[in-house]
Amino acid sequence: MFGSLLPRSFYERDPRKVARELLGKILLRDDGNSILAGRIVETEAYLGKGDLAAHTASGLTPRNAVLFGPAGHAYVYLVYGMHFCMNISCERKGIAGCVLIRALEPLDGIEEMAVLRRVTVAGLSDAAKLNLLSSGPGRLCQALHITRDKDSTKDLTSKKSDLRVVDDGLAPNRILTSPRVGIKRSRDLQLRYFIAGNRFVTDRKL
DNA sequence: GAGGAGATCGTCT
DNA sequence: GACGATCTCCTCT
Repeated sequence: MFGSLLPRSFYERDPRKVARELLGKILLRDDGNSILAGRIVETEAYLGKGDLAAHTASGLTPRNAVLFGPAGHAYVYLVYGMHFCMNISCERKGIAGCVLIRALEPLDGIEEMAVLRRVTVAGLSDAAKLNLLSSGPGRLCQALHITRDKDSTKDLTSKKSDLRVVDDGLAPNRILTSPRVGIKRSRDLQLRYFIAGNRFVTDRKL
């Protein structure tokens, strides 16, 4: 109903290409009872080689093993002890690389997202409320109920998966790049991608 | 609107 | 034992 499922071959490429082309695609949580969906408007690429900010910079560990496995799998981890971040593994098996999903434009299941996010309505405009739902890696995980225990290592290219990425054919008009947000190492790399002018892109000083 | 502080825990050194 | 790919709340302007 939202479009065609992205195949594994889509992810078996350089994370920079995948990050750019994921913009405009739809991240879907479909557990059979309800559907939560958002359009991807902001991503970051993390490379296998020469990228000190990547979790794989110091090699294979039990935590990051999924990033060395087949492409198209979810890598969910906890940051700052309280927020989850969701990545999708890229490249072929044995080569590390991933794309971090940083922001979504809410499309469907908005009321349930608001409940999951515990967005309080008092004193906020509808536009402001929507913005609080899924603008930011921690926020979108909460809005789509993505957790490490439940979703990490999940295959996003499987029709049976309750977490998938689909393509409805809508391509973004203009894509911009910038340095990535919140990292100290490899800051010089322009690996953040976002849809120009989209109001759900996280608004941070860079 | 901007800026600072605190929350909180898995992972690696 | 230190620290991090963040968010929220509070204060000040």
